[in-house]
Amino acid sequence: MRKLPVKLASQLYGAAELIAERGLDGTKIEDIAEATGIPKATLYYHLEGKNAVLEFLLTDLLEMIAGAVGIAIASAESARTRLETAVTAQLGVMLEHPFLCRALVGDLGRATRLPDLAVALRAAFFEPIEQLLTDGAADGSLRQVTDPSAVATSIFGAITVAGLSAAVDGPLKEPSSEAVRLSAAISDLILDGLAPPGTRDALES
Amino acid sequence: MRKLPVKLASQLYGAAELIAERGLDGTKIEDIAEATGIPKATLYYHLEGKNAVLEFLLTDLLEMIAGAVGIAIASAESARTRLETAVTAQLGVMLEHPFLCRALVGDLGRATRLPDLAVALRAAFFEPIEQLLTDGAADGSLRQVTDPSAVATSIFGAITVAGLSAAVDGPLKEPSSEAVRLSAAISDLILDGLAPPGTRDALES
DNA sequence: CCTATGTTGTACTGCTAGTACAAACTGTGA
DNA sequence: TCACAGTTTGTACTAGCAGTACAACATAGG
Repeated sequence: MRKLPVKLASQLYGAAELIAERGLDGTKIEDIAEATGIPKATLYYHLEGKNAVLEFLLTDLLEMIAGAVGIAIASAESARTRLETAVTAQLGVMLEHPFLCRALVGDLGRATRLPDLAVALRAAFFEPIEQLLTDGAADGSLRQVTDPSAVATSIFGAITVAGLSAAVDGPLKEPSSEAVRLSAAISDLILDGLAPPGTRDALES
Repeated sequence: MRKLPVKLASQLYGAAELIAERGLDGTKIEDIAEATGIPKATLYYHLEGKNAVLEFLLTDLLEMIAGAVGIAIASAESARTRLETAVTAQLGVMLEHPFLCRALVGDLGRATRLPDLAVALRAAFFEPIEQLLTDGAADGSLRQVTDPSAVATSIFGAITVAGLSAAVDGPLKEPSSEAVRLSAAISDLILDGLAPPGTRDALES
């Protein structure tokens, strides 16, 4: 199944919108064949089934995200700055590929049951954030938090849901500027919080 | 389909774990029949199919969450305090029902394609938060943000993903104390942010 | 021109959701 | 006790789709 010929791979993207719209179950293999122009027999020659189609598409998306985020966090800036850059990078890729995102949400359950994908998902989304949190505590550009893992999960959720929801609401005309707008809002939230200036406190009693 | 007899309704919960584990597609109606003790013919007498089983379970979960959150935000406290209470309430219900949560993630796509559920989902999760943001800006207990809708989506994402991820990681022995712990971490994040004290600034140039 | 590998149409199998229906059971009201 | 409505359940059936089998054909490298 690895080493899918490039031509087929690119045709396969034609199935993303279909899957995004109806879910994988609502999509017949025959529909995918028709939408991509790849005959059913050929699909089965290269792929192991419907799930493999989804897996191929999502692996790709996750690799794009992991790649973009990877570049963003590799700079020499402070962790705080890198966090902001990473947020923008992740949202950028997501908004650039709304159909893939919608397919991902729609079949999240299946995705998390595909072992390779679950790993890719963690690597693309969660781990970079966790790393930045650690770095930030070390270089002083981010506050030390009580429960870094819970906070990383929440940040991951904030970014991802915002991106997903933007993707679901409809493909944008200007994905990259929208990504900048959205990520500004998110960075604003996760860096400065919602408490009015001057009221900061330790929440624990 | 409305007015499912109470006895059947309670038996139906026996299917939640199954669906959480394998997804709705991986679960045969016969499996549900066996797990719940409700014969297939009876299931079809009351429900319109597999989707209706999921819809029933999730509607219930969403109503529980909407109810708990509704109570939390109805108090006379400041919006900020109510936000913290609401976070705890939502997480409390989610952690109390890990299988339902897992079923929800797993079949999120299907869920959002069930019109009633999509509405319930918004009402349970998103709208209360948006409301609190407005209230907080009015009563001065929360900062006015540039893009309230994006921020509400992000907060919703932060809470929900944290809860979902806790539910997926495994049922807890002590759901309610875990909910308190988690919601403290989230409130800490969304109220005070990650910037170290004294470095707050407007992010926009 | 021979062989590997890929491509595709066609026909088939097997599984499962959903349906049909008849027989039995339950409670209610007269 | 009976009649009736609603419910319960087993059994048998239909239909649709994923996945398989396979043969004919294409293509390219040596």
